[in-house]
Amino acid sequence: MAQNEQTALEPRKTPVQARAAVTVGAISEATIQVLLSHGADRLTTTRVAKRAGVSVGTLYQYYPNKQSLLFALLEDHLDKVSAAVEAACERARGKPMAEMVKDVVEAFVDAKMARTDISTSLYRIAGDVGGPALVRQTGLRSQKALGAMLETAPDAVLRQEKFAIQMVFAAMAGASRSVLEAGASPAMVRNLRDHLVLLCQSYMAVATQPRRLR
Amino acid sequence: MAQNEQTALEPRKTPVQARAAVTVGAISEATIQVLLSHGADRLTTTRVAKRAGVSVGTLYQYYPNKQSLLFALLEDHLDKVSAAVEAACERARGKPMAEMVKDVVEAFVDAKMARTDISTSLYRIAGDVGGPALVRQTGLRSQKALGAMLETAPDAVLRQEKFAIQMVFAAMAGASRSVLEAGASPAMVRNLRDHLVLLCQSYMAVATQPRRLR
Amino acid sequence: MAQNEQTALEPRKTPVQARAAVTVGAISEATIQVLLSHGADRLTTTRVAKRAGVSVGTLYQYYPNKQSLLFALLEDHLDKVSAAVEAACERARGKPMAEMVKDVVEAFVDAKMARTDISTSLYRIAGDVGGPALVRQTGLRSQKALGAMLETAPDAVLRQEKFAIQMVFAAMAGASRSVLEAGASPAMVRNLRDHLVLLCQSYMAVATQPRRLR
Amino acid sequence: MAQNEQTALEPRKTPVQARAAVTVGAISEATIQVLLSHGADRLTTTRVAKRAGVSVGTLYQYYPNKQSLLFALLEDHLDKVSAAVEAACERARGKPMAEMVKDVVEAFVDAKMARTDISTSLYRIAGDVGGPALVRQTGLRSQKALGAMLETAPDAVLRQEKFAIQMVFAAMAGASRSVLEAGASPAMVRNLRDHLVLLCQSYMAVATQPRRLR
DNA sequence: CATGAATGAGGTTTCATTCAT
DNA sequence: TATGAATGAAACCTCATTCAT
Repeated sequence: MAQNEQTALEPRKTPVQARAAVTVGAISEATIQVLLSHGADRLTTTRVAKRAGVSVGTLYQYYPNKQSLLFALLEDHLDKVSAAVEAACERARGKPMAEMVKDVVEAFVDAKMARTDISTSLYRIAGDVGGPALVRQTGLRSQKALGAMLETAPDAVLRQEKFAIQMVFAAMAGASRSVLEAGASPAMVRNLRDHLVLLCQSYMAVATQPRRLR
Repeated sequence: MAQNEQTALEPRKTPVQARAAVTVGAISEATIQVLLSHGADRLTTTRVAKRAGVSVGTLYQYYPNKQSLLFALLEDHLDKVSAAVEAACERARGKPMAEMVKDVVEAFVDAKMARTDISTSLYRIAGDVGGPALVRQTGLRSQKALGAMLETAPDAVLRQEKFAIQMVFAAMAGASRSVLEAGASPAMVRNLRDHLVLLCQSYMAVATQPRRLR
Repeated sequence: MAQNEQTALEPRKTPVQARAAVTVGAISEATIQVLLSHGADRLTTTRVAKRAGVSVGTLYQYYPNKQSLLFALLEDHLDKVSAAVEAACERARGKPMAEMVKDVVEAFVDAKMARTDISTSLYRIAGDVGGPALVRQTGLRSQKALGAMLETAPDAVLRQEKFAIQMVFAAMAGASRSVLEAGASPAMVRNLRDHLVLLCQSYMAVATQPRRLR
Repeated sequence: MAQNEQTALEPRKTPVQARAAVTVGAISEATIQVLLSHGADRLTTTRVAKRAGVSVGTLYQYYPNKQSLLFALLEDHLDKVSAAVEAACERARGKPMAEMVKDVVEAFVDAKMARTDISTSLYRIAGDVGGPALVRQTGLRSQKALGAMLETAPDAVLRQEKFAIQMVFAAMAGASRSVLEAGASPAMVRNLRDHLVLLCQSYMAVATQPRRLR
């Protein structure tokens, strides 16, 4: 059952032909636009298909059902953000704590704000069944990477590691959401980037203790 | 138009007879339960009515439509939290910055976590039309109170006040949400309370400068 | 069954007390207003009651159901018009044909236009089940009176009497309706009165033959 | 606003495939049958769909709402009658007044009585919102054609032209309605045809004056 | 008698999904 | 493969009517 549900949310086929890739892209893009212009509960498969310039039938060639369409969108976005965080963590290994934090926070904000329309529209559906679970799961991926990176900090060690990391991550996500839902003008985004670095750095500073030399 | 929309979300009548007050309470409670057990998109007015032990017709005596039912719930919750924050701000006037922050953060967490079931269920609907707007609007109410309180801090003054406050508030909201969606065990809630105080205090410390004596 | 239906459309009680008469009057008046302002299918018993300043329960004290309320209104109006026609017929007995027609047509128009709001609003419900039947039935009453009067005309005798009378009556009704639905300004009503006399007189002239003296 | 209302009553899509055209026809026919057998207020979209042998969903593919379904029927019928009158007016140009009137009246009656079931059933809905307006508007179209034709009469000229024409048209409509609601047997229809000609001719005779030669 | 809260059958409409063309 | 007409379950909401207070 759980297996079935999972399978039911996977895209039906991988687009091998060029035309198919274009179609899938158009459908994704159309979904976002409909989400933004009509809202989650007035998003219909027919409307998405029309916006994408294809027929409903075609949409169902690529997605087994409506849920999977939305799910794919959410998953794709979360994946991108998570990947950006992981990459930043990889690159920052061994740096001093403050720098680590700066790099990761900036990577997060940049990834999240790359397409504010997508980020904003996805909040409309993230409350659905399966949404929170996926968000949490992908969040854990990032938090794991954060943890691994922080282990390599030469100057400090985290107390209550797991929870502190959850706090940092939640603060980043919460602040970004707040800015996005307030309109996310470029100026606000710049401000967010800077203040979030400050916020995380200062919290990290009080949540760590100096690493004792061996 | 905006006026109409607003009106359409207002409760339809205020219960005058004792019987009616009981009914309204039962409907609210049933809504939360259905939200938790079935999710937002499987919440139907019929199901809510049945759970509340009344007929659909009765539900529609008090709420002009489904939206207004959910809206009322959200509004009530946000109001309570906002009121708690405002009260804390009032009480903390004139205290040192760190104490202020502690009081307010704890008031926020306590109000938000008073009924974790309600808080959690409301995330399911906050993405709907009107939801984000209400959340933002009520958030601004709290932020205003925060600002007024911080003006009275004897030891420090905030730089970039508006934005810093928005950050603090967003961090509180984001962290609480994260904990709620992860299950919100009593232990986690305690942790959240403590760490959120730390996080906000440390951020405030770097976002302020000493108040210059006259 | 037919008996039951009939009974079900009769007002429930005759108002003997003064207060009751006032209430019934208010309900009737409210019905007309709601009919005019909201249309037939948005006329609800609750709305009528509210407009009348009483509760639904009270409305149901005087009318067993919604149909009977509308029916009573229609019946009352048709009765008045019919009575006016009958009275005119009575008074015109023995007059020359042209005068007869003039008197009756004017009586009809005056009765029909006494309250244009009522007349207009009733077209909204006359299409309902039972409506056409009542209209036809009351029409026949008038036509009977017309026939009896015309028998006494000293100067002419009608050929194909029944049908000719039906034609005259239908023309009166049709023309009045047309004017009412076009707004029924006082000027139009005056015009209607005059032209309808002409129309009926001229038709009567060609539909009759001189009465042969014995 | 008026534009919106108008649009809301327009059919939703034009059938392109052959199958679709059949479907639309079946729905129209079913509507008439339900109107006749159940009456206007027991006409439900489900019932119509079932009678037409399609699903409700299909009905809503072609009509955006119930009103538009009824409206389309009414419009179609009125259009046909109006077109018949206009054509007759065109053909009768230049003929003597009495012949003109005869031709037009007969054209009107023939068109109106071509399908007595449709004509009768439509009285059930003509009282609805939009109905009277459409009736009046289409009536004006016919009256315009009548006016243009009468200008070409070689033997007579109309006094108070506009109103006289309205009277004639209202008489035709009223008499036809009367006959239809009384059952409209073929014999009655024949009688109506003849008497309506007489009635209109005689009225025209008194409402005109001889055309003065130049 | 009056009130108005409660009822619930039933109507309208939507929309995810299928399948013949 | 693409299309879009057809489906019908299921949601929302109304409103005539009843009955305890």
